[in-house]
Amino acid sequence: MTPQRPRTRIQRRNIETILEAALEVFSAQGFRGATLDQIAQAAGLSKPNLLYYFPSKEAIHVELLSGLLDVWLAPLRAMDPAGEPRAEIMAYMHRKLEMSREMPRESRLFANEVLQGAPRMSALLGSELKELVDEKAAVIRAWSEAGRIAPVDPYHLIFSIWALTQHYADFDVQVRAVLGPGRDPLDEAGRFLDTLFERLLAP
Amino acid sequence: MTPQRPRTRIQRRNIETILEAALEVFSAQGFRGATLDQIAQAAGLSKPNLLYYFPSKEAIHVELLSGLLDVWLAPLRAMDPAGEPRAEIMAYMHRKLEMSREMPRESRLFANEVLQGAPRMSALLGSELKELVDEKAAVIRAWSEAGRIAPVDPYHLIFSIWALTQHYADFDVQVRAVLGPGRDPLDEAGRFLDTLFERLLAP
DNA sequence: GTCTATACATCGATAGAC
DNA sequence: GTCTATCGATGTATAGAC
Repeated sequence: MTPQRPRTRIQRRNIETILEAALEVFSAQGFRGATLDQIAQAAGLSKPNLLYYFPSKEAIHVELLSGLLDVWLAPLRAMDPAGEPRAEIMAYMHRKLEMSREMPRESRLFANEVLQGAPRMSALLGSELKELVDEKAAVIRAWSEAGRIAPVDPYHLIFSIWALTQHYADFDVQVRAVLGPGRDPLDEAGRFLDTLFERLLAP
Repeated sequence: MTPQRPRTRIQRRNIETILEAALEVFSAQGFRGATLDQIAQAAGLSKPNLLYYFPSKEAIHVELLSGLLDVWLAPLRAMDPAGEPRAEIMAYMHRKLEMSREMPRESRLFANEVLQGAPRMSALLGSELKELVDEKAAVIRAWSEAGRIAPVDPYHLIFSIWALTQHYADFDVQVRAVLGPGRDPLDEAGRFLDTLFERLLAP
């Protein structure tokens, strides 16, 4: 575990530096593909120094993942049951798309983890994640049954928002290879997904 | 490279066995995460015996990827410009969804590779893949301009089919964690995606 | 707190007997 | 063709000086 209450400013700053470097390397190489040497170099620290702040490579990875879950779920948490249904869902989609633009490394970190069976996160998926999705799915179902949006399976609606937005971060290389240079995939995606969800949800 | 023309039946069978085992391990662990020991055990062969049939670990991985590309693109290739537009697109989507059910390991093998920048596949993405998508995007654009389907960006329509169908293979753990036991995610997805693409494409 | 040096394990690949 | 044994490289983690 990370020291719970870093005393000095230097400690806080070093831990931040290490986590930033680890995000860079883990997201690009996966857990096994990443090495402490790479992380140390990216952080501008020595390898033993990394292990002064964290007990192991795995501890760095776990710290990254767990620290990220709240950030990752914030857009869904912010969906307001009292708001206008279509606007709320569209806003949620756009917040997720914005995260694919602003936090592609975090998206790939999660994708790597889930793709390999979530060995360090499956507990959180079945508890914290499931509970939040259950709650928001109930909200969407109510909107749907009230006729304020078209009838739609709320769980798969949420999955579709995840899949469609995260795709542009996780498969960035493929998207750019197909579209060719000189385009802004995320910008185009914003317009496309506006259309898609408008047509899907219009009552 | 694999021996181009395996002489004996034993050679062919062993190569098949190795590739099957390698698919199992690479798709679950990624390239760096997989070890020759794991592949050898899964194949029921010794580690040096693997390297009798393939010159290196990387050669096995490359062979898997290149052998798979044709299979992977077949559903898109089969989209018929002379067919009924909406039926063709829906059929393509369902073929892709069927591949997420029947070939989840292949899906994850690709996802692992692309997620990490496609170090062993970027050439193919910019050539073979791009050319096929360009061709089919032109077909969809023509359908759209003729008013036979609703106006839609053809490239992002194809991306959306990839994202939505592959999500159920690549993020299977997450989907099941959220839905809970006793459900058939792929079956539910089939119905949801029918609805989604019907509403998106209806002229 | 941070470094150099190094212990110890794992992994890809090879040598050589059969 | 297939095995056991092993080399050499790499990677995580630790020891100990400063």
